[in-house]
Amino acid sequence: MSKENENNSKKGKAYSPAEVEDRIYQRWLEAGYFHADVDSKRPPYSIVIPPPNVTNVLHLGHALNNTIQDILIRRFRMSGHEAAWIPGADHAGIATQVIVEKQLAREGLTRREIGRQKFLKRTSQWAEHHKDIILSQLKKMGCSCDWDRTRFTLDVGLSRAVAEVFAHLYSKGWIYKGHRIVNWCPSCQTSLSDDEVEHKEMDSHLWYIRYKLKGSDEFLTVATTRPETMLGDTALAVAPKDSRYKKYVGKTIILPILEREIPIVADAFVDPEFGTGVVKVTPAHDPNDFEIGRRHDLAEINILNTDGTLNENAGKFKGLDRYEGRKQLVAELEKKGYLEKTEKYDLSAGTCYRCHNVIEPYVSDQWFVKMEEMAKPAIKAVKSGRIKFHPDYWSKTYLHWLENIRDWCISRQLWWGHRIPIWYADDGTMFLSVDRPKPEGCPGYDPKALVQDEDVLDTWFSSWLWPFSTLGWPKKTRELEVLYPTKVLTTDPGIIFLWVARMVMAGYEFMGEAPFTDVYIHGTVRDANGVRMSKSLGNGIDPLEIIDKYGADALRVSLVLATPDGQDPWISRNTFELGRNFVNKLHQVSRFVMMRLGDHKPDLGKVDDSDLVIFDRWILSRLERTIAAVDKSIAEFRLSTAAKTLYNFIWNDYCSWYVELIKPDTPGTPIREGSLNVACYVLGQILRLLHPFAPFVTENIYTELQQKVGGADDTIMFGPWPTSDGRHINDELEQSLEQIQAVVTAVRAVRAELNVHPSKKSDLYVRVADPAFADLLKKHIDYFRSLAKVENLHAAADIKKPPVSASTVISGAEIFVPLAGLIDIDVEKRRLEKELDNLKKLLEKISKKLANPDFLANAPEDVINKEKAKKDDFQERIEKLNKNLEQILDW
RNA sequence: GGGCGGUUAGCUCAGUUGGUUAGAGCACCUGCCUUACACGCAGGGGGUCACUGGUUCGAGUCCAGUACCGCCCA
Repeated sequence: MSKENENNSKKGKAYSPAEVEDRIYQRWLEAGYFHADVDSKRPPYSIVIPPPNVTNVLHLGHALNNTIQDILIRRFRMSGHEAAWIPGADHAGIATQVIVEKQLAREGLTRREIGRQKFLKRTSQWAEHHKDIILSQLKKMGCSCDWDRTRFTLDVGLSRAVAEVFAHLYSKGWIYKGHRIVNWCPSCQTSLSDDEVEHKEMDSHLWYIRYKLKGSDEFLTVATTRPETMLGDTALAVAPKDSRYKKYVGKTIILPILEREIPIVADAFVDPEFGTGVVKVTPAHDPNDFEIGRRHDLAEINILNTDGTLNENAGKFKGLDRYEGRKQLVAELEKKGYLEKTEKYDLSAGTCYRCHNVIEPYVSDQWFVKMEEMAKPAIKAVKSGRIKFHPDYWSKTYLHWLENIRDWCISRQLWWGHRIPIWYADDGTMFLSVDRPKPEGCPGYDPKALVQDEDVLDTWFSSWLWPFSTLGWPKKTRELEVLYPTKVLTTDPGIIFLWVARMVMAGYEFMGEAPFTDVYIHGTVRDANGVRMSKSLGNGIDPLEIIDKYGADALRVSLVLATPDGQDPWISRNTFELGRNFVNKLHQVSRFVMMRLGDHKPDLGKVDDSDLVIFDRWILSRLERTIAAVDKSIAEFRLSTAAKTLYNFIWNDYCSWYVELIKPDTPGTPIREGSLNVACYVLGQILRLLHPFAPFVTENIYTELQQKVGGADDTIMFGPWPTSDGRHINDELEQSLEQIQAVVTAVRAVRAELNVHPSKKSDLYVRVADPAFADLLKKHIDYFRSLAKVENLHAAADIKKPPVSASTVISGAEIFVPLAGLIDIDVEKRRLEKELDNLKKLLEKISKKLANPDFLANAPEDVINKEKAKKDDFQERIEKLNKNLEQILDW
């Protein structure tokens, strides 16, 4: 063990969160403090958690997201609100099913082999297990969720809500079944909505393929990014006004390789500027071609199986994967002389947001929701300010999406999810019913012969109902009555469309009211190089590892401090030292205050104003400013700013100045009682203000402090949240303190630069013109004696500089520290000259400004006066420094 | 192609209606285990505020344009 470590361990009294956090959380749970009473008289403050996906384990994004929610919930719980934070998870249809299917594959099974029933049972067990894991991780973080109200999107009640919503929209004609081109993920083997497709730039090629004109030796050349789709071509198209190709319209082309005869059509969609001006038309595999196909009555030839392999329409390429098929097809085209050339091309391709494979446009029968009408109130809500985004600029993203909304594809070719409540008869007639319809539900048909739609609904089709389905809808519950609408939805920008906008639409459509009043969009967690943390990149940091190492409070505080308001945080492992150090600092100062308390039992609820010295009144003034600033920041959803305000107040004002100022000069002497009362009172307020951010350490200290002072509270959780009436705010007092601090700092700087050992005391001579300043120093010397290592203080207007003393000049005062034998003339000279240089530059700048007649004519009077005073101050300091310099040269 | 955000110290960021010598944390340098805290204390060095132009007595802050980075949409 090194010397240093040995010393550390000897003194080692660092806070150890592991010993307290689990114990405290358990106590909170047992006391039922997180449970909201819907019959309470307190005003409600409710939040629904954006349901984490069951396939996830907690990552730093969740940690940030849930820390923010817990801060808000705890802060309002403390100010007398009935706080209800509804937790839960969503069933993540695609992701979960893919995981369980992979498990089956390892056992040599497929879901079709084991059947729907067994598959669902197995998936359900897996999901339950993982849901418990992720929710228990939230508990580790200290989240004060109302666990009695935990919900899951596949719960009976929430499933009922989904069915009810489907029925409602179906009856209104807003849900319909259509034969359309959709986004198809060949790997997940399901359709996706447009919002589940992520566009990625990738290096690709443009292949120029020659198509032979029937009965001629002429060729038309087509540029394509997906050559394999030519197997499904049913036409070529040109722009109607393109003079180059006009003569070919109506003629016939022989499709290379398959030798199919296809027409040449004219369609306004074709951009004559792109490629050669001739495009191939593949109605079954391209959304634009699909439209062209409809306009020209072209056949749709599907060349793909659902898994992305080529089907029987691909001729000899049947059975090949789409990319292998492409490769072989291009080789054959080349061999036969159909490939004119290949160019490099940057392609923007749609990929699946779950598996990141390239999606295929694919024709199939799917269910859609018409969104246009529902978008209207959602647009109005934000435009009118009924719902506010924080930061506000996200409202543009939200509005742009809603104003260009497209129909929502909600059917998924999966088993895990809410099954579509539609039943079919032999002749295709559809019946809507949650269960197999009774005979009266399908007159003229045999209910036993009806077959339910195989597909399930998009997971987001259940989570858009979350703000009210979790509260019991469609039942008319007390929860809905009291807790809806909720206050704020907290999430990442990636989810504005998938959740936020749809939740607002559902809120208006089904509840007649917005689901929340505020939307708090926080940044996305990035690593130290600014790269988004993700499982696939392996650059993530496990929050549980951080909790083990530094504690949940440190995790939370670090995340909030490191996340700039409205921006993406860049986080590395040592980011968390910031929070750990701060939590420890709080622990240490509390230990000190409680240690000095002895048998004294101050009132934590209020201060006795009758027994205060200047420093006490100063810290109370600073405290009240801090309370106001923190409250304002939280109200504006600027949590990082709120945390920084607290950090600075606690570390600088309270620990570095106030506690040091009230320490008696001699070790072991008791602290003045009035100051001890204030120290205790301020500590209590600090603990409350900080509790939402660092719940465990504050609870731990608070309960101990309560015992010490004989208080009745057994938890800090219910506040009261500190408020400020501004009674103690005092500008003059703060200025006086700043003067004292300036003197102390100046003396320390002089001593540090001369390398004076801390244990060496010295006298202090301060030459001050202002008698009030002199009085202030003389009156309070005992309080800052040890801070500045001062033995005797002399402060007056006519102080003579002691013979061998270091000097420094601050605003309004000259400071002399007699340090015979310790002063190096060169060092001292350099110090003074440097300061002199600095002041001369400032003086020059300000003199120029004041010499400018335009400035004097246009600037407000107070600004001019301030500048004049500054100039005088600079001048005065320069003169003094010059004199001191001259004297040094005499030594 | 359209929209949004960013560019301030080596790094991550503050800087709220234009007006004290542009700040903090980390990192760095010096000294110190001083009555809670070495996860600490004290002191110090470090910035042409991306670039160009404009408005103004005065611009990190407002306006226009440019460049680069990131995100979203097409």
